[in-house]
Amino acid sequence: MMNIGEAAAASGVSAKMIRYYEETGLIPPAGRTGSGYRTYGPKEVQVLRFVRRARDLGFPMEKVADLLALWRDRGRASAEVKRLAEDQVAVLAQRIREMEEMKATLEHLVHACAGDERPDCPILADLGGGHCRT
Amino acid sequence: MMNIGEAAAASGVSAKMIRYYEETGLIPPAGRTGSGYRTYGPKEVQVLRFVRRARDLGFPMEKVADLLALWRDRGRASAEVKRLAEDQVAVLAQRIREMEEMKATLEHLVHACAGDERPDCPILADLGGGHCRT
DNA sequence: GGTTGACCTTACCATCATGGGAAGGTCCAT
DNA sequence: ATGGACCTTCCCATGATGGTAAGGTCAACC
Repeated sequence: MMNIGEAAAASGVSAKMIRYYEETGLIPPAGRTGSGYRTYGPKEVQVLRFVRRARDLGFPMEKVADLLALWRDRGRASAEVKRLAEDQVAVLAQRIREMEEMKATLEHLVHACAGDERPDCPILADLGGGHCRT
Repeated sequence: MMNIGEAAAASGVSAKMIRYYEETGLIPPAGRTGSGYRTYGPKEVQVLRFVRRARDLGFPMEKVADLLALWRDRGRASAEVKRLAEDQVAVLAQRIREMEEMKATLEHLVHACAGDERPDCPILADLGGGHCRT
């Protein structure tokens, strides 16, 4: 049995976050010693690592909860898990697209900017420009 | 002179955000009518549109403030603007890289998952697995 | 002149996931 | 027994946005 600091080190989840996950119900309340310290065993650490890994893949906490529930459900259909993962792929793809677009626009502007000591700057011109109605 | 609702419509920045930008000092306090309504002219709307556009390119508010300062400074060197833009391109590129990596990992897992009614699922196996000590 | 509805004001709360810190209790090794 | 490293709870902050509630104002219409 480890206390929260060791569990944090073993799982890669900060002690702060472990408490938060417990508070929000993502994970069940940890056991406690007589003096109130939380205790964790290998199973709990594995759960924490699961959460960590899912977060690393960009799943929001709500989806992590869904994944955890499926993980615990031995009668799950893998199709459900796959759907969650596919949804997440779509979310990521969308975000990537948006950022690619921002990046392309910015690169275009950067390319057009002399970048010297003169004040003329197509980047500022673009930001301030567009069309203004009085 | 327009009130905040019209300025919001004209700039694409919500009234809520206009007040917030003013409160945080990103933009100077708007003029007021005798009864306390904020008033905006074409110049203010242009500033708001500048902010909107910069935010659309992913600049955090702090950088938007820097850009605004340069915009107002007629003696600026375009090199400074360019540097801000290049930094932002780098930030975007980094984020894109991270998300591409997540996406690639997930796609790999999705590909390996049968997605049927059976419980066996490489996605969950990966999340829970790695190396677990029981 | 009065009513109505659309607008404005401030002030507070919520998000999402995380970190920071204070004030106080516990554990262990010296 | 003392010190330092740990734990506990509680509150605050982030960044940018939305929501809501209580109350004031304006303009149009009858």
